Amino acid sequence: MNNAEVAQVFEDIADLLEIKGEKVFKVIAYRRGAESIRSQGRDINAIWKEGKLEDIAGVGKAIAEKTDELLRTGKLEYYENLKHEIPIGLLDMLKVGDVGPKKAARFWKELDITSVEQLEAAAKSGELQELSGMGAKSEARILESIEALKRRQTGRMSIGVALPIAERLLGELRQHPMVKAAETAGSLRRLRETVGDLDLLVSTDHPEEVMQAFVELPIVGRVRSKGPVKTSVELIDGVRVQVWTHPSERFGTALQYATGSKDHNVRLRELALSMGLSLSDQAFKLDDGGEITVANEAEVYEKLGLPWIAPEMREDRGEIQAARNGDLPKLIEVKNLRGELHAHTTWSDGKNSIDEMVRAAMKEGHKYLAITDHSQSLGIANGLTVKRVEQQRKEIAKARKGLKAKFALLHGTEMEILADGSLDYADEVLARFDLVIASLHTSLRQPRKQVTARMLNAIRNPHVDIIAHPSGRLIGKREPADLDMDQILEAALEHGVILEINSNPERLDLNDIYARRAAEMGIPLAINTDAHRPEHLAFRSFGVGVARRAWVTSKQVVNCWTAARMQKWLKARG
DNA sequence: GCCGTTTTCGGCCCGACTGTTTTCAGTCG
Repeated sequence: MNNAEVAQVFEDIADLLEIKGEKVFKVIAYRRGAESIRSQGRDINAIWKEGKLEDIAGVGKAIAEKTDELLRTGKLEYYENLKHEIPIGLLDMLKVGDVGPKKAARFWKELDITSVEQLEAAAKSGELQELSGMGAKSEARILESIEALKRRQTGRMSIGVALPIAERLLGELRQHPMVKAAETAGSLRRLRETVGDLDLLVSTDHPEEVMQAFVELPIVGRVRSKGPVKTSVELIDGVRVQVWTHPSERFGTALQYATGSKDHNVRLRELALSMGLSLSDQAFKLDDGGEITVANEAEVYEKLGLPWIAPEMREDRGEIQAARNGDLPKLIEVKNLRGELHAHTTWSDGKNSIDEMVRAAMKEGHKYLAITDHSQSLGIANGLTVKRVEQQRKEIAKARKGLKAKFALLHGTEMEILADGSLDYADEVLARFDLVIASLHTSLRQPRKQVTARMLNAIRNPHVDIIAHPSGRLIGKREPADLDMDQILEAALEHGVILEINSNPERLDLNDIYARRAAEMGIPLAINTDAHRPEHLAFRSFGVGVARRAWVTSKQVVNCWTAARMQKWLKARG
């Protein structure tokens, strides 16, 4: 079992215990343990073999023992017993809005409902409102929520989809005369790879008017709840949006609160309490009943004796401790990037010519660009035969002549790692490229040993400079290859191979967890867009988001090097 | 169930909105 699978078991246990009515802190402990296991940059199996399970934050004796049983036998008796006791279909019911553990338990015990389908039927027949405490409105809300759940399908959307929608809504809000400021919050502001709902925060002294104007926007489909402080809607395409209002003098605590993550906020409040302060979205409350309002988010941290912590780091992954110790890294920024090392043209499956991509890269502010079209085996993408590589080399040489001295154009390739582990070009062909990227596009579902061996073979080839989108995942569409990442990272470090953070919001690969581990190990990283057209070059902000979530500084990213340093490094590698 | 710059026991973050139960529980974030 991998980290995600183990984490899922503990998340299910948390849900089941909650339905059972178990103490809430026990439930929270399982959730925290699950999240912690999920966000380890290392294979849980490796940690287990070293006997270091209890070193994981949030994993104590009980969860360690259960993890041990899971990894040893593939099963967990405690979990099986729970599932025997409580129908597993109730977990799906928790995904329905307005249905939590208490209601799910009652529907099951009092009406024998154990699935979303049965819940829908009961709501339609008016059965639900016969329960005490349930009325016609509650029943109608549940029906609406089931409909919404069907529309939503996957539940979370890519940050690449979410951010443009949020920007559009912010634009609308900022046009309102009574709005002083409007910002993103929640996982959107933390630049998580996927976003469940959009959290927006508005500074205003006229909350009722602003909320009214917001729910009247044509893009809003359904109002889930509406108050002056908090309003929750669903857009016509099913995207859920939550808007909070606060007066400007409380905007600092409000923005901090709404940005989360929940776990980060819990830690921060614990720290506040230890200093005799109670922190909420409203203010710091003092023991004597007084309060301190904060307009600026940085001041919230300042009051707690901390430097401001970038939103991307607020995941309770050690950032508060680092802040206390003065060890926060100076995170990379988009403006630190000097070049793009992964781009396609019409020579393979790109949509634009070499010249057009060069102009686009210059416009983006880059000082260098590597053209890295696909290799011969990727027929579907019009991969280049050795003969066409030579033709392309001539065109690139020609393009260089038209360039100002300040811009470097590199001739690279994105070479296939074939299903049998061999590489798509012979070494003497690879030697003539300025830059060689190797990547997996096919046979991603091979067993762990096989697919890992393919990748290791590529890393060990002296001509390979970068491994692109290592896992091959497409968020929400295709699972990552079952790579032994511990081995991959070790090999990359040993052979000085760069690992890519692919900035395409569908990929974001390496993800934040492995990027952090790679950076900690000292493996050089590249932030590339894999652009197939000029507009894609702007994806780099998403890649930088992943890097920032991974605590990465500009020193650890090769795209921050000057063109001269990059060329020197590549030449030295051969 | 986890954890320790108050603690190895006794805590564990805080508030808005909704529906319905005349005083609050449930859900959500």
